Amino acid sequence: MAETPDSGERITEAEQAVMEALWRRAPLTAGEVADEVAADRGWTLATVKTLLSRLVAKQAVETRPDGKRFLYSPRVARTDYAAGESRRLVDRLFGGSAAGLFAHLAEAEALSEADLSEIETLLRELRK
Amino acid sequence: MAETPDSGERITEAEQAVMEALWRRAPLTAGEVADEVAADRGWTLATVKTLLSRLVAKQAVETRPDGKRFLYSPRVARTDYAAGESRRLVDRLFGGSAAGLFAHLAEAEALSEADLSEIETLLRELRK
DNA sequence: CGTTCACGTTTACAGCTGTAGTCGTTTACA
DNA sequence: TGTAAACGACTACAGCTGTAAACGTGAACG
Repeated sequence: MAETPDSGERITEAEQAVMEALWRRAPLTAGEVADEVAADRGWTLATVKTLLSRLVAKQAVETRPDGKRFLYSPRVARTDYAAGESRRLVDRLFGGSAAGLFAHLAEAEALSEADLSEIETLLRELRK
Repeated sequence: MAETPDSGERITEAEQAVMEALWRRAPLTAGEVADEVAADRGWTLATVKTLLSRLVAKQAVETRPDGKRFLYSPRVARTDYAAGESRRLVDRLFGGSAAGLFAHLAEAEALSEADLSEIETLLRELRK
């Protein structure tokens, strides 16, 4: 069925932090990305630059020249990334059944009242 | 609040395959574990033994001597492992909101009709 | 014009992960 | 009693990941 819409390798956790910045707002220069993430994670600019390079290499981010430097933008939508990761988890842990995951969260009391209401609403929505 | 019920490091994907065997049936000898998993993954006995050692080191598996060899058993319940992984995903991708994950799966049409019915039932159950 | 700054590129390196081989010891069989 | 099989412990090693420094180059400023 020619699945795998992700055209490359997986995004690691450190890389995701960089992606989050770009998903919030893009395009950004390397320096701007660093301003967004380096502080929280205790990273130097050098680290951010490495992560950006790796993301470009694995085609998760694309660059556009802007004078002597680059502007970086995500090439994968956050939604797609989240979908992929969610599916992986569901496959790995619940035999591919999303209901399995849901049941699990419910049982572990990992669902707040707010979660439940929200899900209820969504469910009605879907059933319309 | 002293969370982190997992008393150690994270279980990797290869290690999880070994855990699955032990979750299915335990205690098992190293050889038995290998019989369960080596084939599917294309592993040798040596690989399985390494993974078991690492799991023991990270206290995810415990051993009991049985004559000259060991019997291996899980120390973490599959349920707890799944709960931890699920929570990690929800935190990392949906700001801690399980409803966010649910909404996402729904939107991505990753939910089958069966999933929906099942979730509906669970929801009614929870609301009783 | 020289020098500093901002960038992208290249190199570094330790720890983790996947995958396995080797070694020393115990044991069961011949 | 020697010897092969089974086993746990130790060692190996390449690739990935986190984290960063060094290098080269063009630009801006003095």
